[in-house]
Amino acid sequence: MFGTPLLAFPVKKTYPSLMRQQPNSLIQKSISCDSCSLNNVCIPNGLSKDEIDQLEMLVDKTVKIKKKESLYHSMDNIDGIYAIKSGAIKTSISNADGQEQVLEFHLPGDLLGFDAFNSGIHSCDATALEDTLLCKISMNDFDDLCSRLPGIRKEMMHQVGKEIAHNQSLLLSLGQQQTDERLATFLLEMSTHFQSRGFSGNEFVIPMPRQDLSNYLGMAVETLSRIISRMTEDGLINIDRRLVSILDMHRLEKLAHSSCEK
Amino acid sequence: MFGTPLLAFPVKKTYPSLMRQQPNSLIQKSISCDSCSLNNVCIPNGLSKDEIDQLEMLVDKTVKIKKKESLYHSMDNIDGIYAIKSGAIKTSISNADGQEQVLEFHLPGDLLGFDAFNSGIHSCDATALEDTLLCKISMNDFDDLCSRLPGIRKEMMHQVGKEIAHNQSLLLSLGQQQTDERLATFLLEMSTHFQSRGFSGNEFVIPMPRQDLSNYLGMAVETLSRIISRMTEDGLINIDRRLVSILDMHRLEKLAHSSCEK
DNA sequence: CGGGAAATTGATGACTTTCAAGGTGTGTGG
DNA sequence: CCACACACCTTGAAAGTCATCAATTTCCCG
Repeated sequence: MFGTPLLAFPVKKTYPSLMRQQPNSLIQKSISCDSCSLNNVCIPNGLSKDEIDQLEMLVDKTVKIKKKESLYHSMDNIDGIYAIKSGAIKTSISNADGQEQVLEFHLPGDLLGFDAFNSGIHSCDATALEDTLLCKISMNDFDDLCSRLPGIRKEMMHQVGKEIAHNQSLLLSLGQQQTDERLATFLLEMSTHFQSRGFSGNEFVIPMPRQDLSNYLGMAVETLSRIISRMTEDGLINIDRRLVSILDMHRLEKLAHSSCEK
Repeated sequence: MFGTPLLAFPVKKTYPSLMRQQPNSLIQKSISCDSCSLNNVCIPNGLSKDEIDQLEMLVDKTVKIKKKESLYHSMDNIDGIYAIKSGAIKTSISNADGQEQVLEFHLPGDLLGFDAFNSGIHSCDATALEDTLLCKISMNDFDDLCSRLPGIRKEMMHQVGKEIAHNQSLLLSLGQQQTDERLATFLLEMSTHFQSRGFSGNEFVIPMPRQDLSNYLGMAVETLSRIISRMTEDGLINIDRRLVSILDMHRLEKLAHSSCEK
């Protein structure tokens, strides 16, 4: 299937802790959905054994794209629904002038493609932040499953709802928070995300470069860099390249909620 | 049914043009969906005569809320789907500290309540900007219709998709545009909205106070006020209270797209 | 008609961006 | 395996944008 599976988060000697934090058990050759370590966050979540079997027959587990390549573009017809096995993908939109806004970062276990669920046409671009492996189910098959399996239909609704909720909270952040509060909010979200998947919520690796993160947070790269430096000086966090360590969760939460006297 | 129907946009002698721009034909006593002037933007859009009849039997056309009252709150169980006959409603979310972000302004013909479509629980607050009349269909009945009439199901998907698209474009605006560009973008959206409903795209009344608009656009009220003054001086627009006149559509579009040398 | 909310305007300062330069790490090719 | 080029990140200085505080005006509602 895959030649040599590419690592989601390259484990190097400079990041000794990663081996523990994000084991590459995520990145295996085409194992069955039933035994995939991500099945509790992926489509199979909540499905019966029988339903999973029906799903699995239709899944193409060999999709891969390289860093900086696109999975799909805005205005493309929807090809299928994807699940990320390893790697990371950003979705973004652009206006007529080419200004880009990153909408969301998708990590292993996340589903992708629901931005086209209603019209059949994608509303955003999906670009790989690193070499990425995915599972795919064609739109036809997915439609078919939806009509036959209520569990799948429900899961689709759930995914769309998640996307709406995410956009809403990002709007709140961009519209009402200061730059440092936005970063704090983002870090806490990432922390929660990793923790909910069994990893450390205090130390994790983020897959995106400063450029993409600053865009997502609606600020200049330099501003992001300065905030990181300041928060590091203040002992709130430590960020070495992509490795984030949260040193004072409590103060970070206060900052994210933004009102409390800082 | 309704005592004296409340006017969506009070027509006063200070706004002589409104009578032409936004006739109160929108605001009638319980007429049938079939003959409602909003049926081409409301649920009936695209439904067969028979389907509309089935729908109509289930619609409560007597819902009204007063200015500043809430239709529903975040965390409420969904009660039903609403269509605005007259008036205006804002949806917003708040964080733990009570900071609010306005997400969208809903005008006559718009549907409301889809923020709860997946979980059955509302993710945002819906508050009337003025006295508002609505049609309502209970969630049970709506579910039932969805299962029986594919047209309704499709319409629901369409509505949810619209909401996602709206949030995405607002994110782009908040994340990447300057304050004046954001206002220009908003005005153009309103212009398009009114034009698509048969009203003037150059002169229209917006239903929200400066406070809500500035919040929506992620800026201080004073900033909004200053931008309005500057754009008025520059001859781009004229805004008298809630009455917006677009004087130079072309330059406004250039501003909204934000790159072109201004 | 009066009280109060809503909107505007000015002055000031904080925050953020921009432009510029320098540093650090990575990947590739010799 | 090393060196170099390049991309990524950080830092500084200056300028610009926007928020805040305060005062005033306008308008709306009772």
